[in-house]
Amino acid sequence: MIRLLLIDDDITLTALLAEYLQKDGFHLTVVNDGITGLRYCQQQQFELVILDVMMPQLDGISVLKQLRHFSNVPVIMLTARGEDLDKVIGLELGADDYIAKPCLPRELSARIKAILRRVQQNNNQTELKLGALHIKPVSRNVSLHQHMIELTGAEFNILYLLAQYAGSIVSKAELSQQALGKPLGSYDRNIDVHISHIRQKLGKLPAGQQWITSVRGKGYQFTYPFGGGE
Amino acid sequence: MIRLLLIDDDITLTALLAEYLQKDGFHLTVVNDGITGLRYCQQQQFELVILDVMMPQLDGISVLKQLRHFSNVPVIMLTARGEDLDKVIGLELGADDYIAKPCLPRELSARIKAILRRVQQNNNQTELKLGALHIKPVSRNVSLHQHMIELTGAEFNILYLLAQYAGSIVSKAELSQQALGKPLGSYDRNIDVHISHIRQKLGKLPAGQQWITSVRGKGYQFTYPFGGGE
DNA sequence: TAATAAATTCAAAAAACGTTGAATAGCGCA
DNA sequence: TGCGCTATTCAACGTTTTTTGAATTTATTA
Repeated sequence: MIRLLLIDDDITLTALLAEYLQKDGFHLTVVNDGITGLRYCQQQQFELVILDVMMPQLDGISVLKQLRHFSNVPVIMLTARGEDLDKVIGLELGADDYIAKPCLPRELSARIKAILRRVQQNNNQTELKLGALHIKPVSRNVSLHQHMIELTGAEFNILYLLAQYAGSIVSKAELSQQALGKPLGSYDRNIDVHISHIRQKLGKLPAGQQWITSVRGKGYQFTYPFGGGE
Repeated sequence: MIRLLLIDDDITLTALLAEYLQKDGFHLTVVNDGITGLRYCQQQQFELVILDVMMPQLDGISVLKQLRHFSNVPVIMLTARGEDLDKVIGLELGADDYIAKPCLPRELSARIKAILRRVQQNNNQTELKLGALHIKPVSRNVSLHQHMIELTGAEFNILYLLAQYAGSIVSKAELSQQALGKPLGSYDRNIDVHISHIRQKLGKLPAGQQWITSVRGKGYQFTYPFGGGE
């Protein structure tokens, strides 16, 4: 079941879209303001978020900005016709698509499917092989040079998330949200502790570096492809 | 420079789009039929392809199918309004987006940027080789004549940014913003201090000059190509 | 050449990260 | 339900990195 979150204050429109999208096989959750929407995203996993730009209190662009602190979930923006597109999809906000209102449910549905298709290419449950390190999400086990590494649940989640984005930085906020299922608190050292444990279990790379590099103030990064041997 | 390929038989439209997109900073190549388009894709690299669905001889969908045999380049489809959207997006063709014709150049440009942004998130990690200096962003390490140089995070960010723009001046404001993630303050000596550290770790060029030249009042510049030896 | 502005360097303070061990929470099982 | 086990979280302290402030050097201009 594919779970979508629709964040829009327009009751009439949400009702219409909800009906169509549910008929189309999506599981839709509707909230009517940005604050609630953000809270929902922290509490549960959605495959995709549909976000209205024009909302009272907290507008869609601000919501997206905050959302991006802890999640890479695909987002479709709903905009009034004539709004500044560059602002909506351009400015490093990371929206994946936008649709002008009033929109055809049909078109929305088609775009949702297109984006999910693209995302799921990367995001499936396939086994990751990074050098001698094999990660199997289905059985949740990890091996290094054919030797099983015993990781706890949280450790596995963190390693898998980092490995999925191998070579690029993942923020602590996102790691906490996605791997531990809760937002990062202030003075929250949890991720650091888990990373420390993972490093101890994984040891060092042949070249002597860490598997996981820390990027001060930004997050952690899985080292890949490897520099020296391997 | 970002190179786009536009494949469309409608001369009027291509002229219009070409003008706008070039003004927007893209380098645009236009061809008027699918066969030629495919040939171009085989011969040179494009960052993104814009492909009309309705074309004589070889229609856009067939072009896309063949293109996918040898390339994963992002593709935006241009469709006539009213065509069956699901056919276009749904058929697992691997198009990244579609736009209904007649389209606003503005909208096309925004969508191009959105897609490139997403693609470059993964692909913006090219290894740089400048003489004996190798910089690997995926493992965040730097080596000089095969010897590892231990740089801290901020030092790495600054060096990588300068090396990306090797030969041209990068302002302190930009260095601070991009590498340290915060705007340059007044009386801010941060960048200078980091540059000083980087220089100490890198030593001098064979010819005796600095790897990084300071340009008084303007910023810093990675010395390249090198004057003397190297 | 003197005055001024910018850049370099050093040293110390502040912030972020690494690690450890103890406290707490969650789970299976009798 | 209560016990025992393990995983997770919390708190503390040491280390490293970044930032800040000040002294010194270098470049520019009058």
